[in-house]
Amino acid sequence: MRTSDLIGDLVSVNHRLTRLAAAATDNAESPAVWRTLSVLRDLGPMRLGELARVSRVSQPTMTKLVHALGDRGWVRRIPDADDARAWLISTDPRGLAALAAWREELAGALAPTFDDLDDAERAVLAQAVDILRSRLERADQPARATQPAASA
Amino acid sequence: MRTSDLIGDLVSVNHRLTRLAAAATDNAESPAVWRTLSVLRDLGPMRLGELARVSRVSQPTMTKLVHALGDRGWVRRIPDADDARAWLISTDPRGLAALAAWREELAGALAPTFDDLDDAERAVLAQAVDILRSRLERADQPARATQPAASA
DNA sequence: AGGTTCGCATAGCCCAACTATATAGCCGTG
DNA sequence: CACGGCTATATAGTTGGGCTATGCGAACCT
Repeated sequence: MRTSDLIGDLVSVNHRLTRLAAAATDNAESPAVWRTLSVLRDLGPMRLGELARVSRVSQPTMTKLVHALGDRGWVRRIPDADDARAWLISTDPRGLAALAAWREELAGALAPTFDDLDDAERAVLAQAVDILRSRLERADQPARATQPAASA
Repeated sequence: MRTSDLIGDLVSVNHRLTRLAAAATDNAESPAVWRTLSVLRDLGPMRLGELARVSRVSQPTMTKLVHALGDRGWVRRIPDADDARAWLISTDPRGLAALAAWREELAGALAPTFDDLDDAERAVLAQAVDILRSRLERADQPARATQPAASA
């Protein structure tokens, strides 16, 4: 299979899975909330602008998101001691708890669709997640401009 | 790994991939357009309401989408001979061409991220797509109420 | 010290998604 | 065969995430 067809199929099935996930929970929260919390959980505290680049949204969008998350107590905005303009954004334990709860709810809602996976299929999906994650993180590197990649 | 964690990771990485895809092309079209065309291409012509259920959007949302697609000549609205209220929605060759062009553009934009996949990784991703597709289609069955599943 | 660049905030827009409701055609029943 | 109820799509109006353009203050660099 050509790589370009694979990418097309991947993104298409992705969009359908996204809709299924959105429809499966009557949850009021948006993907943006969980995406942001996941990024912070996986990559640690970072500045607002960097968070925007890694999340692939514009800086104003991230400003709104972080404010909304801060109002709910799900993230903390820590003044950057080195730069009075900047903030470090960090998860709050309540945010991580909310994220975990959402994952549980989602898994429960999608269980009827996926609970007949056998071990081999689970392994394939887990590997696919790892592959995608590695490529996404590499694609994030240019966005995390703080530490320039040490060219070997 | 617990299935619920797997599902959470899958959806999370999904959301990040969606953002990457959205940011990668300066494309003006929305995911909804390509999702709808993909469904019609894969499953064939169907009524508007059924298309809405399979696409996991509300019927009014699909009405707007189909009108927009019809205006661009990307789908055809065929009066249902059996029911004057209903339409059969079908892809137009121009819609399929647009879909193919988008897939090419997307693949080109994401190539830098994915062109170092080796054969084993490509195979894993292709299998993952198949697994997800099969489960999504099974989840669609209740939505395609027209032909009741022939219980063996 | 002054101009430029950088980091975040604000303003205003667009569009996809939703709910609620309207319109119109089918269908069964007395 | 008229009428009530259901079904299929359309319309109205709202919400909310995303964007671009721009403002404002802090940092940086001559």
